[in-house]
Order: sequence, then C-alpha cells, then structure tokens
Amino acid sequence: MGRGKIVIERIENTTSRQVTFSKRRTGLFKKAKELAILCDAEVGLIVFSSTGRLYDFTNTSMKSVIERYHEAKDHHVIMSATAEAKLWQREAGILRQQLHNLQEHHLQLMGQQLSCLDVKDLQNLENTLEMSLRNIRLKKDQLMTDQIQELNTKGSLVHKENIELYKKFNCIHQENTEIKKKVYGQGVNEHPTDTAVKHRIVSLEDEDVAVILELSQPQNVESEKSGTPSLGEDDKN
Amino acid sequence: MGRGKIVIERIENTTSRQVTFSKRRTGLFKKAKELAILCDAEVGLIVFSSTGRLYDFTNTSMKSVIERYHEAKDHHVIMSATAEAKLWQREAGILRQQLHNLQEHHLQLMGQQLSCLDVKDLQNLENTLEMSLRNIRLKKDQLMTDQIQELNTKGSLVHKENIELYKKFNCIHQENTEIKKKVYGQGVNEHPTDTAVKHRIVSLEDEDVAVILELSQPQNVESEKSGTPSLGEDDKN
DNA sequence: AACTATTTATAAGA
DNA sequence: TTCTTATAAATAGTT
Repeated sequence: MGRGKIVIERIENTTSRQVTFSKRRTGLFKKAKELAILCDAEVGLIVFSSTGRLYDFTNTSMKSVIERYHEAKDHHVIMSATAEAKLWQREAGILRQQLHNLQEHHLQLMGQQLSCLDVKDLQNLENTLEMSLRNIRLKKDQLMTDQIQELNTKGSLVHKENIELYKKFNCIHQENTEIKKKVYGQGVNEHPTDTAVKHRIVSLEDEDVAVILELSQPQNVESEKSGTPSLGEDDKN
Repeated sequence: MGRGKIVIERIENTTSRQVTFSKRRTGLFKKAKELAILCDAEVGLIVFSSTGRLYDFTNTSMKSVIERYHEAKDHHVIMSATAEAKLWQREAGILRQQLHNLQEHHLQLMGQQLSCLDVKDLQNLENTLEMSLRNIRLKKDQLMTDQIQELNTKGSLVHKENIELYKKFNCIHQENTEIKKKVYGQGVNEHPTDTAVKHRIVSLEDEDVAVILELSQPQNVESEKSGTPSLGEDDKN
C-alpha cells in the first residue's frame, strides 16, 4: 500500500526506518483502538522504538491487561513476585510469633513478667533454673579447675627452672667469690650482683607466678599437687 | 477499506462482531509483526476477545516487554511486588537472626551450649539466674502465702459454721435423748445419726480443709476428730 | 472460508 | 516532521 511494494525486513537506513516507524506505529495504534472499540476487546499494546522510546496503548488499563495476561498464560511470572512477597510475609509473621513466644519465656527465665504464672508454673521455672544453674556452675568450676591445673603446671616448670638457675648462680657465685678471694684477698664478700640475681629468680614469669600464688598456696610452690583447690566443691542451693 | 465505510463503534451483532474481530485481529497482528521487523522495535501486543480468549504477540518475550514497560513507566507496579518481596525477605532474615541469637542465649540460660563461654560469661549467667531464681521464688512464696491466707479465712469460716452446727446438733441431740427417754425409757443412748453428723462436721469443705492442713498445720489433723478442729482460731499473720 | 468492491494505510517523494 | 499521492493492503459486505 504505497507507491511501491516492499519486503518485510529490517530497514537499514535509519532515517527511513524512523519515518516508517512513525507512520506504521500510528497505523498500528489506530487499528488496535478500532479493534478494541468495534469488537469489544481488551487490548494492550506496548512498543519500544529502536531508539528505546516507549509507546503504549490500552483501552482499559495496562495493569489489568498484564494481570489478565498472566492469569491466562504463565500464571507464575508476576505471581512469583507477589506470591514470593506473601510467602516471605508469612515467614516473617511466623518468625515474629516465635520470637515473641521465646522472648516471653526468656523474660520469665530472667525472673520477669511472672504475673501470668501460677504456683505450678513457677515451680517448674524454679526447677529449670536450678538445673541450669547447676550446669553452669559445673562448667565454670571445670574451666577454673583446668585453668588452675594449667597454671600450676606452668608454675612448677618455672619453679624448677628457677631452682636450676639458682644452683647455677650459686656455682658461679662460689667460683666468683673464690676468684675474688684470690684477686682482692678477704676484703670482698657480698657483691651487688648477688641481690640482683636473687630478685630475678622470683620474678622470672611475673604474671603466671603471681596468679599461682594467689590461687593456690603462696607459701610453697612445691606441694601444689597434693593440695586440692578449695573452689567449686561447696555447691549451695 | 471494504465494500462500505463503517463508523468505529461497538458492533452489536455478535456474529458480525466475532467475524470482524477475527479479520482485524489477524491484520493487527500482521502489522505489529511488520513494525517490529521493519523498524527494529520491541513490540508486545495482548488482546482479549469479548469472549475472553487471549491472543498475544511479541517479537521478543512478553516478560521482557512488560518488565521494560514497567521500568520505563510506573516503576512501582512490579517494583512494589519484587521490592515488597525483598523487604519481607530482609525482615524475615533479621527476625531469623534475632530468633537465633535469642535461642542461643536461651539455651545458655537453660544451662546448655556453654562451651563457647568463658569464666566471666558463666559468672554473669550464674548471677542472672540467681537473681531470676530469687524473683521467681519471691513470686511463688507470695502466691502460696496468699493462697494459704485465703484458705485460712475460708477454713475459719467453715470452722465457725461447724461449731454452730455442732452446738445446734448438741441441743437437738439432748432434746432428742430426753424425748427418747420419755418414750422408750433408759434403753436408747447412742444413735447412728450421732456419728454421721460428727463426720459431716469434719468433711464439710473437704478439699479446702485438706489443703489448709497440708500447707499450715499437718500435725493437728488428728485432733480434729477428737473434738473441736483447731483451725482458724490460731491464725498467725 | 472465499470473493471483491471499496476503503484505508502507507512508500516514496516533496 | 508533515503533506501529497500513487499504489499496496486490509477488510466490510456478500456469497
């Protein structure tokens, strides 16, 4: 329908394509409109030009057309969006409820919001808490005992090391004294180094030793293994 | 374009309308196709006949067309669906996390899953539980004290009633005995009614009395049957 | 569903 | 873009 017949294939000339687009688009939309009116149909027409511009027509509403389309066709393109929303909404609701329940129980475990409970409930709660207290104390005692054990082992090692060092020092000290006797005569007896080394023996592993002393028996490190730590055994309910 | 010109308005004749629909629909879809090809456009065409049947055409995919349409146009029709889904999904995620955290803490309060805690944490937990135990016991004691109080009051009333009844019974019993003496002579002394009434005095408010005895003075159960029940009179509050 | 007279759409040109 | 116009295409009414 024009001055000449054309073959239906992409018009390569851009200007020509745009002109044709404009003309044929007008025609298409007119025909769509006419179909809708004449035949009482619901029509939705969406066109994007090659430049990306949107042209649309519908005799009702695009929302309605698209919804009806999805209803009639796939049923899971847009549904997946709204259904997904619903799904997550429900999930959130369930989680919120769970959270609420747990919070309530939690508060009761914390000794709050007890007004809705009767004597039996309170007794149960008390039993639960006593049980868990026992567990927690057991665990704590275990941890502390382990810690003490570890510190004692460490301390014992350090102590042994100290004894070794002390012995070595004494040897050297004696040697030294003898050398001094030979060099200076009887005049020199005590030397500043003496005090310094003694101090060093005590503070070699400062922190650990301090803890050991505090927790166990500061008076003699040697007898550690025989002495039971006095912690955790007296469970008073 | 036909044997005669027509005005564009709804065709009332159903058959005629359906024929026209068929013809024009074909034409429209052909033109849509041509536009898409000739002008390199993205076209989506959806038509519902007046009988509700769906006809659609697109040179790409309807999903793509509709998405692009929403992107270009409203931006909040489909977005509201997906965005809503995302929103609820996030909400659910947050709630799930909260629930998880609370569950963990809850288990710890219940004296389980303590392996990840150190001595300090355990000490805190212990303190918390002790505090809540104190609260719970306080509440329980309060409830039980109230209950005892109430029962005592009730018991006291019942006891008073019983004394009254007992007195009345004694009067009537005496009266009765005297009448019997007059009628039968000295032969009749004790009558089954006597025992029955005594029992009734004790068990008038069976349950309450039992509870009272259990909670307050169980040692006095024996003395009830011997004479005056010792309830309610020695009210110590 | 096919025919066809006629209207309508539009290709090419201005 | 819009107008013009020759001509292709669509289709209303008919068979």
